[in-house]
Amino acid sequence: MEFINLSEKTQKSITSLQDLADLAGVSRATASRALNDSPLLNKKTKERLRKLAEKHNYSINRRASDFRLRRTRVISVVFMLDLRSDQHMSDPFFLDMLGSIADSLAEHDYDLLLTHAPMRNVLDLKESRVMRNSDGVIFIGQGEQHEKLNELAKGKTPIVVWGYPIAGKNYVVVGSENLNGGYQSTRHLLGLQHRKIAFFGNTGNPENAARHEGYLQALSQFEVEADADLKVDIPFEMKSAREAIIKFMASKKSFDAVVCASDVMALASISTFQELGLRVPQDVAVVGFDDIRLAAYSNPPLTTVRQNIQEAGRVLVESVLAMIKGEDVTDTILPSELIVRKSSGK
Amino acid sequence: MEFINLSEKTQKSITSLQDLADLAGVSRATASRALNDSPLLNKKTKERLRKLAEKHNYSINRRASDFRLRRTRVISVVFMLDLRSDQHMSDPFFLDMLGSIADSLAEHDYDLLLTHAPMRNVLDLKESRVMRNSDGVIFIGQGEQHEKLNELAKGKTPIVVWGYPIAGKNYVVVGSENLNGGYQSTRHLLGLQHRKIAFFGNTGNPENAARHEGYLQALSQFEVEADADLKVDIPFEMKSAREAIIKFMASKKSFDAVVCASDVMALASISTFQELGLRVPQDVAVVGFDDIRLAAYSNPPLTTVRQNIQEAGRVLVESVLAMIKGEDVTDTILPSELIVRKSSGK
DNA sequence: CTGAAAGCGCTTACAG
DNA sequence: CTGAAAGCGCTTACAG
Repeated sequence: MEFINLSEKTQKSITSLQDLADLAGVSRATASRALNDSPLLNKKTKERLRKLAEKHNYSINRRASDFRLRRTRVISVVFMLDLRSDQHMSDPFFLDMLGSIADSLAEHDYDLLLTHAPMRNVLDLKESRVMRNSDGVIFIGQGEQHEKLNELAKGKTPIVVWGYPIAGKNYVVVGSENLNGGYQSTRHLLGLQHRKIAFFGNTGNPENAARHEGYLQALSQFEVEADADLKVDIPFEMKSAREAIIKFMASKKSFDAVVCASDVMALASISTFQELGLRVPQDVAVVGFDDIRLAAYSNPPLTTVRQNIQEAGRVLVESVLAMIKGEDVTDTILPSELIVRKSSGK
Repeated sequence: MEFINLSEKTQKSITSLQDLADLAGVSRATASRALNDSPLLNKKTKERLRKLAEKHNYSINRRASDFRLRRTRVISVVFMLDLRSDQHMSDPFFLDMLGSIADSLAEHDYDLLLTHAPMRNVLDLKESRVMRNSDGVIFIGQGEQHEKLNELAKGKTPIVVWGYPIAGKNYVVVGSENLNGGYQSTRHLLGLQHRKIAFFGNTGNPENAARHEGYLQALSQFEVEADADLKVDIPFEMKSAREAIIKFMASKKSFDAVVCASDVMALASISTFQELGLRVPQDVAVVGFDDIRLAAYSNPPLTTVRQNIQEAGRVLVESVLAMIKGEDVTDTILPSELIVRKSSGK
């Protein structure tokens, strides 16, 4: 013998506006207006429908709504991992940036679509899902693809780029004070009496180029002649960085300090120097760039230029969203700040 | 006088199946079947429509298609950053995991929706966009929310969890050999004649608990009695870890080696020990867990237990996708491997 | 093999 | 203030 629980059978759950409208004895249109808080609607009707929706744990199907309104509520985030500079996404700087962007997007009720692929050519994205299925795109880094970003920016999908405001660009940029950062750290080393200061980094990357420019300005201010042999093309990624550093060391070029284009590079440098028997900072002073969380806990703790990543993520998000709304958006350059720890000496 | 370029005006672009169908003189249904490679359709018609679509740079609107088919082609990834263990998303382990998941999803043409919020209670996700707007969810870590994950798993949205296969769970787990990892690293230290080995980590987290269990097994195998004072509750996050370590050191408890629950924790330990005048490995040997990229470049380089993150991401993705297809999916435990470097001694 | 028609779950201009 | 109707861009059971 079986008991059939009829009440359960008949208690169908509300899965669409139509269900809700039926239950309330109104039209779909009215239900829609109620949940969207339309000013057209009578307060009482509105309240009644909202209570009913809440009671049945119903909320508007966002995808249907977005589809109808021809928007996606999705922002793509693209990491420009170009193969030459070889900066890996596992660089903690990227994760912090991603976390910060994710937080800001969540606040605005947007989704984050993560695209993580080595980009030989960003123009490949032109007709891709990244551009077509998101309302806007945030690029992290320009790599060496400035021209192509310019081309991409001509499309209808707004793009914002974390990087350096290259002359002639027609996309919106958010970035740090790179030149000033390079200047501050170099001046700090000069103030500590270092004169043979190397620059580690690939200046094909516009941000690095600006950091290098700051380095040159500080040198010239102290009337130290820049030595071309001390400008060393070191990739971002640890393993390749290590190889490049060893190769440089083999040249027996004398130097007493290094300005690095990133913290990860600085950590790789310190580790490589120590392995080769050099003490940091006594034999070589090292300064990084980024101030990743780990920087304070390396051995020795890293002197570096702090980028305000929290603020960066917030501004990147607010910039794309403003562009989506059709507002005029200008570049933002965030202040960077020298953080002195032990790797640069006393 | 104005010239109006009529040809430009009339050359309207193809933005929907209807446009394509009109142009080809067939029905929308046929166009749909052609681009979806339906076996129903005549090869010639199919070929003709595909060429036409390609010529006009048209491809099916994925969102409309997904909407119609009531699927999202989105997998959510949720980081279980619970407040107690305080593991920050900037832990490089997480980013590597995320990158690996992103790669695998991309291969399967799925989107990754990133959710990054401290989770007091995963049940809050139950009716949220995370569950409703994705075809499946990957949780990274269980935190201390095993029961709640069990509850969540009852819903219609498939979930897969990176963590430890707790008895009585009814969700699918992918994880590393945690017990064996803890066992290997402890046995390694015991083999180096260490006898006062501390365990750093919060064992409220099931993975840590398993690592700790492996630690206990190794001790007992060497007939070393476990000292409760050497089981130290250290959080994952660097700054709080440092504070907890300093507090532990203040207790003046004697120890000669440490097994840490993560590499970041191990790096924080090394840095704190050195600051307090202890040498690693001479005064204290240190072993980590994860083998993040940085581990090989710390000073000294870190002995650690490697988790196969690439494989982990792949299996996590394949497991959710299989569940979405309705297949039966079982747990996967990936091998972990001790990597000996200098932080543990010779 | 191909098409007409219904419908996924919404929103909004239009009419009343 | 509310509703009937059209339509966002697709897919597929049904009919031919």
